[in-house]
Amino acid sequence: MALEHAILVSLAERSASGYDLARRFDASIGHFWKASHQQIYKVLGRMETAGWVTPDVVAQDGRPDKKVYVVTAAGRDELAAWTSRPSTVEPTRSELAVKLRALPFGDTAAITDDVRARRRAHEQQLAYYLESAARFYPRPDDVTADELGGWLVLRGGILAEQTGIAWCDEILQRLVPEADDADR
Amino acid sequence: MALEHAILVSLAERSASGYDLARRFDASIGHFWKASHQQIYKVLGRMETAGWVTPDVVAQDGRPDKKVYVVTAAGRDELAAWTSRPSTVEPTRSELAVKLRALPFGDTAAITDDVRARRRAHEQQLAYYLESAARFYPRPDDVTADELGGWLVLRGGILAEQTGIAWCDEILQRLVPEADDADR
DNA sequence: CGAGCCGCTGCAACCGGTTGCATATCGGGG
DNA sequence: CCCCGATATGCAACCGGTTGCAGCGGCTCG
Repeated sequence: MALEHAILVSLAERSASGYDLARRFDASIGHFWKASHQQIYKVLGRMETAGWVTPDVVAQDGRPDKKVYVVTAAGRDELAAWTSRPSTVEPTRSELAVKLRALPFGDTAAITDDVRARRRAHEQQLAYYLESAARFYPRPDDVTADELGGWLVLRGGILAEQTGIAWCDEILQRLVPEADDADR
Repeated sequence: MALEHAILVSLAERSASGYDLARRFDASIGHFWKASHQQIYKVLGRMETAGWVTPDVVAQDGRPDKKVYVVTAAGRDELAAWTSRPSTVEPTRSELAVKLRALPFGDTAAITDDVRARRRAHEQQLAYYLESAARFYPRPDDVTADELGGWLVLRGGILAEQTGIAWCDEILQRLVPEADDADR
């Protein structure tokens, strides 16, 4: 129920085509709300019908035409109204948690490898976030009102990845107690 | 693709009816993998067809009959095989993150209230987890092999809730800088 | 005595999202 | 020369999950 609003936010920041949005979702907002390009096109269609956005067909030479979507007044109203509605806490879904409960019935070595892989993934993501933070918000205390949201979202990502790593470390300490940190 | 395995784990720990499973999901595993009773019944049907579980109809007096599902050998094989397959990292979905990006287009006061509500929810969940930890794992260093998974999952929950609270606090510090902690 | 909840199972409709495929043009590399 | 990748949009089938509803016996509370 919220992809509409994620797209609305993204378009409110800057008008874009479905293709642009898909790439933007790959790069920034998408870290906190994934969407495939098919889904984006589908939702854009619905949003156009609802009158939240209007397409602006732009001809390009050497490239296919594109439909640049612009947020309408009704779209901005909806966006503001949405921010005023309380959000529902999204249910956590951790396949790793289920796997941990499956320890007595499965392959401990394989699960350990899985935890290591997850730890690496968390570390990569954390590195990416930290780099983004350094690049876009070099002085966090001085962020403008417009930047504040992006900064806070990034902080959330950083905290979450750090926690993910910490959890993996706790798990690995129990599953391979003899290993030192370098081994993990 | 993993509710099957969550149910398999739960049934491997102890055979149960669909109704029992639904309540169990409300209480423990469900904190990390939600499922409604309708979904559970549907999946149990599929699992029975696949031969992973077999129903054992138990007549009860004063209550409707119940179908107690028991994991078959094939079910245990599948469970073990699943633990050996690498897990896919579930995409994060944070409506709050989207809302933070919507700050320039929305109602800051309403968003602030939302963050406060989330903080309370995280605190409640944390309190619940801490209580569970104290009750079921009073001596974490002495957990048995069978208990280890449950303990580690609980640790993950505790870490996640603490992080959620920390994030909310960072956000509130920026949104209501003049407020002290008691006010939040 | 009736209302309403608890235990217990299930169907049907819908809906958001994924997977796979189609199409068209342009430029670059094997 | 042909294939591939980038740009750009979109349909169709499927699938997991939610919402809403239904049935039925027994218990308790007013």
